[in-house]
Amino acid sequence: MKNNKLNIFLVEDDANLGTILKEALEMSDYNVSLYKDGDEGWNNFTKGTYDLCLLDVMMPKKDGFSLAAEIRKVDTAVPIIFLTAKSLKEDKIEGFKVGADDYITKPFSMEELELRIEAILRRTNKNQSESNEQKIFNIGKFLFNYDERTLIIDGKSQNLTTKEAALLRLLCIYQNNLLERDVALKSVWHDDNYFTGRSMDVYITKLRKYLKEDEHIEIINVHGSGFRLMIK
Amino acid sequence: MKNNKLNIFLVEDDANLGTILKEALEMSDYNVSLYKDGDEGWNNFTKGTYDLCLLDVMMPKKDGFSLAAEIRKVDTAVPIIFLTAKSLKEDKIEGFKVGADDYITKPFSMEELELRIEAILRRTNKNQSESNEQKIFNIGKFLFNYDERTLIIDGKSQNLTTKEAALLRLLCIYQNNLLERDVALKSVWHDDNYFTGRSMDVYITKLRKYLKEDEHIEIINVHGSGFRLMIK
DNA sequence: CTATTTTCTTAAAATAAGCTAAAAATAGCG
DNA sequence: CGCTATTTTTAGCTTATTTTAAGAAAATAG
Repeated sequence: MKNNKLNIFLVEDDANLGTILKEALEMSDYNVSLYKDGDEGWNNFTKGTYDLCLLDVMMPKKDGFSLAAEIRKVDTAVPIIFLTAKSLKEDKIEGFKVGADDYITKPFSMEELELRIEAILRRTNKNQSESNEQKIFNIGKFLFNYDERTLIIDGKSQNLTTKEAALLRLLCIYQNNLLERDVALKSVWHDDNYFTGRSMDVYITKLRKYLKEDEHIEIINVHGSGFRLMIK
Repeated sequence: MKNNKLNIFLVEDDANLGTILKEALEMSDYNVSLYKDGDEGWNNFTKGTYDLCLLDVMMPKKDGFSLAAEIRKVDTAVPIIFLTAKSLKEDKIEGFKVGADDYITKPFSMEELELRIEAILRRTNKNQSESNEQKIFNIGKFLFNYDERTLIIDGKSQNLTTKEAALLRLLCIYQNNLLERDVALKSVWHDDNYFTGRSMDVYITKLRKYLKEDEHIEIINVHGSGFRLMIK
């Protein structure tokens, strides 16, 4: 769970299928946590953080729809794909109503499943690899140019240092969303220990000082997790 | 194209199916631009801005895959769904490779198509109407802004901490209904044990203190089950 | 009615973050 | 090289947030 692979939450009661899916997805460089029924799944869901859920519909103890409903109560965002033997219209509709992102009918090819997974992850920004090359950001009244390390407001230009710019760029990419401490530390400082953490706090203070010229912008701390650049 | 409806780019060579789809989607409050083949579609794509593409695969002049490839050259982001008569594995794979978001095989039910469209648009933040992602709540005399973590009454603004805001948001979503202890614990604390339970009790006390400025609001305990935010 | 469990409240402890200033490291230049 | 200006890190003190503890009150089961 510690590397930068994406985490898949898989719940499948057929042990054979479950194992094969897990192995195949791991071959494709995902982390997979496999649980054997809805109850076991629900008891473990919140213990980790997942980028995508793959739920069998027909399961003992708690079926896939009920499990999805429970998951949606505590996480409205995580993508959910249902696996099912039936291709009944009513079933599919039930699945989407409960907040599914996709629905795949057995038998399916592994390739199709992986393509559907990719198609969804492509949309959820989890796929950091692409699109993160933005150089110029509009933040409220500011214009921030990462390459030139300038922060311009009302014609006044403020030069930023390397670290200030790198941190601000990250905050911009995660705009209105949580930028986790360890993500920022690893990205900007390539290290994550107590002292680099304190150093980052100092930089947050500096950025706040620059940004307070626009009262609609705020760097909010999420205790124990990280920071959010809020643009109201 | 003038209102705030979402725009769908539909290319379908079967005139009957095309018209029915267009009408059905318009009934569901989408704007639909229908073109009868790949060439006509491609000539018109850049003339408008679309929130989603619905492309038939088998078409004269220019098939759906080629059209999608052309579209992807100028717009890497717009969601694409393919419509096809075949359910061949190779076809599906080709579709996803070319950057599809989904793939639906004829015959399909209109309901399923619309659900798949919604599932994709839900991810692209195009549709605002998601009750579970509500950010601003009216609680009696209070205005609670979850994003800004403020609770405002009579012009007085009280800042909330991350956990206070997260718990209050949940109570608001379940307003007048039971918010179960384990749901709250898993959602806010991502864990459910004796101590996080005690911690939540402390937060309930804090929220009660804030909310008592309006005597019509009350957080009621349901012994052994959870809490209810009552608005009289 | 009594024993047990659950909840409420306050206070203390622990951890995390904010801010400022000074020290240390680094880069640029004569 | 050695000096200076800039950037980054470290240190120390303050404040904020969250968790733990502990005793009293309320609810429930038997």
